[in-house]
Formats: sequence, structure tokens, C-alpha cells
Amino acid sequence: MAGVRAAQKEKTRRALIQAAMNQLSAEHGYASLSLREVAREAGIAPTSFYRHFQNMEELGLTLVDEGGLALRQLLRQSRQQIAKGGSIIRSSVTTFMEFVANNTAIFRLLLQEKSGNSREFRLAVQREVEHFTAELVDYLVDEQKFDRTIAELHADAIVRIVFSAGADALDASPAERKELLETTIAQVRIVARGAEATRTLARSQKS
Amino acid sequence: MAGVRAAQKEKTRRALIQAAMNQLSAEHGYASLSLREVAREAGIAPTSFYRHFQNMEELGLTLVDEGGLALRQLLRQSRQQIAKGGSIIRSSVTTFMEFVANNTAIFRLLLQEKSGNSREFRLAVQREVEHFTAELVDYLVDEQKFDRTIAELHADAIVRIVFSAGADALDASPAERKELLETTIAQVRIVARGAEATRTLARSQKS
DNA sequence: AAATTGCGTGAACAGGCGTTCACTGACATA
DNA sequence: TATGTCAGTGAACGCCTGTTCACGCAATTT
Repeated sequence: MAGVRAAQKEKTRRALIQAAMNQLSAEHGYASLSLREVAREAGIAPTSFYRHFQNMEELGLTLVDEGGLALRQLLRQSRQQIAKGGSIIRSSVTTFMEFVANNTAIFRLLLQEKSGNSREFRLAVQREVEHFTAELVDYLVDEQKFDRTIAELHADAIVRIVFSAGADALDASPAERKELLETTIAQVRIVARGAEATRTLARSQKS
Repeated sequence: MAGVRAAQKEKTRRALIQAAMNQLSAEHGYASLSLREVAREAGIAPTSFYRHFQNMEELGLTLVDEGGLALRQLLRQSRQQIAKGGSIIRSSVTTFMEFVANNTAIFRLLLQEKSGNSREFRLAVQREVEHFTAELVDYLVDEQKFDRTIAELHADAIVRIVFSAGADALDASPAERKELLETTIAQVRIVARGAEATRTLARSQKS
């Protein structure tokens, strides 16, 4: 009843997930990931893989899920920093970029599969990103009193810019990353100013 | 001296490129593209492949080159239409989205390899995108009299947004694409307004 | 204590892969 | 007309792949 058995199973499951993570890199993407190699790295026989996942695809979707979870944790972390005061934009973008730097493999997976081969994968990643955007929209509506229509455009634009910059950061040196960070912050500010101007415009047309 | 031989060689070379294009799809990405399958579709023996390319990688880079070239030509064409009058932003974004809709395979390749496995690929795609951005910067500086610093931020932000929207368009239905187009146009306008506001701000600080 | 469950195994399979090699035969050159 | 070039070939290679199967054996249940 101690569940020694179940614990051992979970342990090898984690080993498989970790092995897959380790094998993911810039040169060796998910598509060219083999069941046998993953099993080898996890230290089990290829056949045992099937005790835990039906497919490599199922493993992959698990990775995407875990990546999304990590991203959401990041968001929460970022919001706490905002509460302490300081520039909302700077602290959010900085946190995001730190995540990218510290979780290269998982972010690369998310990006790859965002425009990747499997429809199910793409939808899974898209869901994660939408979640991200939705929280930003709520923030803009609640805290900054934007119209929902403008806030949606605004948030979507920011997410697109920041994710795209994150992608570039993967290949960048620390110095380049620093520059990329500042550029991105400046761009997000431009969008914020543009959204503000658009709001003013809408108001003047309304009256 | 008629060059019958050279013509035939070029023809099979094109057949190989076309075959690779045909095999590229949402489900079957470049990474899982096999020399033998490409040769089969091109109607030649696997061994003959080596008469034209040293690697699959070399073929892939050719695809990226051709894709980028096509995209740039299209946009230049679009800019000529602009000269005839009409909204710069609308016509550019529309042209871009039409390209994406009509060249799904090649655009998907560009996106995949932008965050893909091979460093050389990534750099090749990055070069294409930078080329793209550079042309936009020049336009903003020459025609719209922006400072180069602001123009660079501005152009980079636009390219990030538009490419990201293009990626989403790949999976979208015609109706969704229409909506995506309008959203993107609105976002680009927001960025334009933000850049304008930023320029005004910079001027008032200077004086 | 006996019976059952289920994770991990090693052998075996058919099939795909990239790449080499010596060769053919149509075209180009002299 | 004789000679050379070179795109295309088919067989063969060693290697890696996903998946099946029956089996052992420790944890669990009865």
C-alpha cells in the first residue's frame, strides 16, 4: 500500500521527460528526437518507453504542457515585482527575457512547435500564448482603463513583439541580449504610446 | 555547344527543388525530409541527388534563399502600388498576407527554420528578415523623415508583428485570415502612432 | 501463503535511411 | 571521327529506427 511501485514508475517517467529535455538543443530539435535515444539516455530499454507514453508525440505534448506551466509561473513572478513598484514594462520584459535565458531548451521547443509539424502541438502552444495575452488584456482593462477592443490589439501586439524578441535572444550573446532587452522595452513603450494615442482619437471621434 | 546537357541538368535541379517543396507541409516539416523521398518524387535515383547538392542542408538553404527572394520581390511590387496612392500600411500588409496564403509551404519553412535546428539555417532566415527590415527602415527615413534610431525601432516592431501574424495565418480559415489582416493593420497603425508620438517627445526634449 | 498485477527486458522483425562504388551512354569537344 | 566528360544508375554497405512478443520478478492484493 506504500505505493513503492507507483513512485518508481513516476520516477522513470520523470527520467524520460528529463532525457527528452536534455536531448533538445539548437542543433537537435524535437522532430529529430528518437524513442530509442531518449530511452537510452533515461537508462531504460526502448520497449519500456511504452509503459509510460503511447507515442513520442504524447511525450512531446507533455513537454509543451510543462513549458507552459513554467511560463505561467513566470508571469506570476513578474506580477509580484510590479506590485513592489517600478516600471511595469521594464520589469515584465526583463523577467520574460530572464526566463528565456534560463530555460532555453523549453522555450525553443515552444517556438519550434508554434510553427511546427504537428497540428496538435501548434494548438497546444497557441493555447499557452493566448493565456498569456488574455492576462495582459485584463491588466490593461482593469488597471489602465482601456477599452477592451483597443486593449486586445495592444496586448496582442506586445506579446507578438516580446515572443519574437525572445526567439532572437536564444541565439544571442549576453551583450546582444542586453541590447535586445532595451530595444524590446523601447518598442513596447512605443506600442503603449500608440495605443494611448488611438484611445484619445477614438474618444474625440465619439464626442 | 547548344548546352542541351546543361539545360537538362538545370531541369532536374528544379525538379529536386520542386519535389522538396511538395513534400513540405504542415505535417511533414523540413527536418523529417529524406533524401530518398525527395529523389523519388523528383523521379531520379537517390544517388543522382549528389550530382546537384552535397547535402539535404544545401537544398534547404536553396529553398530559404528562393523563398526570401520571392517575398522581397513581392513587397517591392507592393511599394510600387503605393506610389500610385492609397494606404501604405494596408497595401503592404495585404500583400504580405496574400503571399503567406499563396506560398504556405515556403513561408512555413522560413518560420520553422527561424527557430529551427541548424544554426546556418537560422542565420540564413535571419538575414532575409533583416534585409526586409532594412528596406522598411530606409523607407521610414527617406519618405517619412524619421530619425534613424526611431525608424529602426519602428521597423523592427512592425516586422515582428507582421511575421508573427503571418505565422498564425498559416493555420487560419479564410474568415480568420480576414480578421487577422484587419487586426494586423490596426496594430501596425498603433505602432506608427506610437513612433510619431515618440518622435514628438524626442523633439520637445531636445529643445 | 498464494495469486495477481505490471514495470522492465532482450531478442527479433521489417523497413527506412545516407552514402560508396564502378558502371553506362548520351552529349561535348577537338 | 575519335576522345573525354559527366548526369544518371543499381547494387550493396552498415546503421538506426519503431514496434511485437513472451518472459522474469518484485510489489501488491486476496
